[in-house]
Amino acid sequence: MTTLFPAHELKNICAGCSLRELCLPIGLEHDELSQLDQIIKQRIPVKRGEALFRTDDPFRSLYAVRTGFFKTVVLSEDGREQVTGFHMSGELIGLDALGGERHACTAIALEDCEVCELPFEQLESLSKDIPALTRHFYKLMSREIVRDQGVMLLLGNMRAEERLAAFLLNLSQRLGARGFSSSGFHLRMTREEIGSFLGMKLETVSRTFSKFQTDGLIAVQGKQITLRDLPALKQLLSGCARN
Amino acid sequence: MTTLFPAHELKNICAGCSLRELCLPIGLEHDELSQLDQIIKQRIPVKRGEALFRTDDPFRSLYAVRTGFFKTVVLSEDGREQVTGFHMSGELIGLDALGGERHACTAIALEDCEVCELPFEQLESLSKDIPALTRHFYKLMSREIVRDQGVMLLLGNMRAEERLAAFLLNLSQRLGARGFSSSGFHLRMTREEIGSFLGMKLETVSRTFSKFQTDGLIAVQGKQITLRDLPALKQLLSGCARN
DNA sequence: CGAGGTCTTGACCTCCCTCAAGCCTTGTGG
DNA sequence: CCACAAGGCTTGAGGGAGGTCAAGACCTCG
Repeated sequence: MTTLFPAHELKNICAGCSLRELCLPIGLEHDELSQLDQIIKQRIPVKRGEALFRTDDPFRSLYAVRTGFFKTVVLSEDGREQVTGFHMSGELIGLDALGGERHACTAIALEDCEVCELPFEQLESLSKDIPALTRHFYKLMSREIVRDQGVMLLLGNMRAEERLAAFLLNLSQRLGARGFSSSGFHLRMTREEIGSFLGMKLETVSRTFSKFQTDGLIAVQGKQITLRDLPALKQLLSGCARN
Repeated sequence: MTTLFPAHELKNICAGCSLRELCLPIGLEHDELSQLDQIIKQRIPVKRGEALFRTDDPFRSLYAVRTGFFKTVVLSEDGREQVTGFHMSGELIGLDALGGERHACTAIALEDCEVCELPFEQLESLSKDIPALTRHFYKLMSREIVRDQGVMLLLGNMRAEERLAAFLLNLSQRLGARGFSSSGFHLRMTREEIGSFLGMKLETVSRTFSKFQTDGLIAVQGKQITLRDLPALKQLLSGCARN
């Protein structure tokens, strides 16, 4: 098997990565990017069902999803799990442990994935040369906090149909931003995982999908979803408080 | 009116502040602390009902609660509010905007308060001299993310009694850590605000308080709460999944 | 091709929301 | 300092959204 590219080309990952705009949306000079390249371990494969890390694992690295789809879950004391998020290409996983000693959630691959590993210690020392990096991580973390607050609003105030509509629209928007179709997509997670994330039972998820289909809002074929009436879905959200 | 202390004494706030262990639990040298003192505006009063900042206000500073009690809220599109947290002395508010341009929530004083203001730009430049500061903010933010994930678990998995028990135990623990009584305290927030935070209606909050009282778990007199049976309250949480 | 996981649908039930009425607390102005 | 208003709290009755249990269909992957 011959190598098509010389090693130094293969090594230059961030500069050539189409996801750079998502991972590192900061104006880095070319030599700064290659500094980053030096410390990032690229394209680590993670098989479907495998954990990227688990709760209480020592925190060493952040991970950028390159291809594939992850869920993060936290476990309650009695062992039940709450899905806290779904993560697709260009998104960083592990921010909940940044600066701490141990991971606070478990990240599981929902399909065969590739990730880039960003070792935190090296990132931290690189931050001395590239101040924008620190600012960038502040921004990523605050965005994560805001996202979580949005989920709290969803869980605290919305009814089942509104939750599922919000979920579908969010997926659609994120897929669209990555150049995929925003109106038709394949769900990587089960009804149970959707339900766990949205605070409802899998039967309710299934029923609500069916109702949306009956109402002509979407088409459902197992995990294949087609959004048929975006305005109506968005409409569902405008009155998103329970009272 | 005479000044009891010379100005340079008054200025030395962090070093003499009893909350330092909570705000800045990092081993800072004395001269580092006085560098911090230079940039921190101390003891800003905020009257009950007033906003420390509002959603979309430009982000300039973090705030450390010195005395008093705050709530943070986010507003849904149609104007209903979700309480995302309650904040007491020694806790930092504004992390959801750190690194960003604008605040993502509104912080309201639930009683007359005093806060210390930490201007972000000056904090950032100070971080070049004190590397531990950056690490500290990473830690604070990741802790906030973990806290939010805990709330997601609560909202997604728990029933009314479990939510309220979790809420009371959390308050108790935080008050205890500050040297206040952990078994008897005065609620600063209304039933409606508790309900908003916990994803239930104020009537359900009230009913659940009454039930806890009937069961001998707590004593309720308006906003005055006494925890009477801590083990039983904790017991409620051990089976904290709905299924 | 068969087994196990996943999904759908139905029937029933429960928890919590809704609406309503009245009481209590707090703050303000006379 | 008292009276009253307005907000906050409690409690009851009734109903509905979604949970629970169950049965069967449908994938999908070894």
